[in-house]
Amino acid sequence: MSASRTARERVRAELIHEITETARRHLATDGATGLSLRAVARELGMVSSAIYRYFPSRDDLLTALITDGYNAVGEVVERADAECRPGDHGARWLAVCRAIREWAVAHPHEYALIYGSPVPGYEAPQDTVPAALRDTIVFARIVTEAHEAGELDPPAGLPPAPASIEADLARGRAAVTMNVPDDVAARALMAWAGLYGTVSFELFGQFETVVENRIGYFDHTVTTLGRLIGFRF
Amino acid sequence: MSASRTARERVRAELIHEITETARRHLATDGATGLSLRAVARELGMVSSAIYRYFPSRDDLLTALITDGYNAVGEVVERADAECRPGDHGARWLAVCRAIREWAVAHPHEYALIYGSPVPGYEAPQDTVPAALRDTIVFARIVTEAHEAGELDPPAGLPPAPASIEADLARGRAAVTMNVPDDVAARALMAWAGLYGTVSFELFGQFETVVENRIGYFDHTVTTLGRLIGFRF
DNA sequence: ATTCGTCAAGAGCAGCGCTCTCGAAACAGT
DNA sequence: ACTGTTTCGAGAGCGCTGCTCTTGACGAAT
Repeated sequence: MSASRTARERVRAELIHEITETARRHLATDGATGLSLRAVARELGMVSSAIYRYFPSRDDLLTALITDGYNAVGEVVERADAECRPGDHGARWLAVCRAIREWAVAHPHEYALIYGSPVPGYEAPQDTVPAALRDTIVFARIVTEAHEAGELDPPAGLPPAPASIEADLARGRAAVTMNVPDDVAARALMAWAGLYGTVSFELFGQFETVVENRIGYFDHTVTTLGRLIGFRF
Repeated sequence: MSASRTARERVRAELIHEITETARRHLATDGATGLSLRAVARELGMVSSAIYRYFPSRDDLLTALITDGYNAVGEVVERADAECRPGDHGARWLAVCRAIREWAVAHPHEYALIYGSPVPGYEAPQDTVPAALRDTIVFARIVTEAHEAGELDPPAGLPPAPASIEADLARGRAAVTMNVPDDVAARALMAWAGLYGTVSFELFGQFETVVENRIGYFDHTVTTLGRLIGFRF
């Protein structure tokens, strides 16, 4: 615990940071499949085997990038929410949705890495979970606060949440501390999946040659999804 | 154009079929990134360079698998729709949604290949488009017929489609021959994205440790999305 | 019977992830 | 200040990948 020991650990931390930073740049240009340990090492002026002192495998490097990606979108979402008037829940929902889409459009390969198809043998390490929940927690807070303020006013005629998914909804609410009735929680979960489904469709080319006014269509979609939850606009 | 020439062409077509078939099996077990030309060749008892007589590159093989995947889900959807009573549009929507999910769960890697993040330098070849539209056309037909039968009864209080996306909706309707008003088309497009967003969330692990009753949650979701379009259940 | 197109095979290139060994440097304890 | 230990980068090397090029054999058409 002496100063000298922390000196070595500090240069180690710095090198880890440099590696992930370089890897993230490569990821942004070449995508996850094109990320090469050797190329990263080459750019850093070291030999490929040296990387293994810091990341035991290529997948571990990818895991680090995944965690960073979740944190990046989480931070963007948190800031977008913070910039809104707390009482205007509809505006907060809209701001959060737009922030996610804008980050995804700006970082398509990172988005694909965390919300696309799992890359290798797809065993998501458990330590990515907290970072993965950051955006969801913001979202849950908006819904909870809107509900507690009595501002949620969903359209009539939608089916109620069936009893068979009560346990799931309870588990989901507990994970993100969302204190709302089952019906609200179910619709919130749906809107959440719909939001990411829309972003993924746009980024992964499913809207190609169809939707051109991406922002206009996206805004209309998330407004409708927001109405589904019960936000007023 | 003699018989002998077609004989040669026939063995060629058979070999192409064998290659794609073997490749699909490898894809199903190892995923797209694990698909190796050399492994396919090895299993077929030929040398790797021989494959290049039939597929000019690995990406071309993947493209063939993508087209096959689109056709597979298209066929499943068409059959699911055909087995319903034509007048029961809500049941048809539900059947189509369930068919898509079941196919995706049964063929996760193929689903990831066509609806997940684009694999390489992601330039979707234009000749996959017709196959990609097969399921969408079925879906559009259900919506159109329900609308023409006056059976669509969407919840009140949802925002109307803004004028800014009129052109996009017109283009989308033309692509799949869906003759309905803008509001209906917009909501149908949203439900469509929401459906695939839900399936992707389940397959790509976003529901991990949260939703366990996958079928129950999925049914509730697509029922709600169906209500959004205006189907009655 | 000869010509010509098609094909499988083999060698080979550059790149990849990953492992192992080795010598140098930085650390810790005396 | 001198040990012994740990940490680290470099290098060689293994087996794999996609892909190219050349060679020789076979079959169909002239």
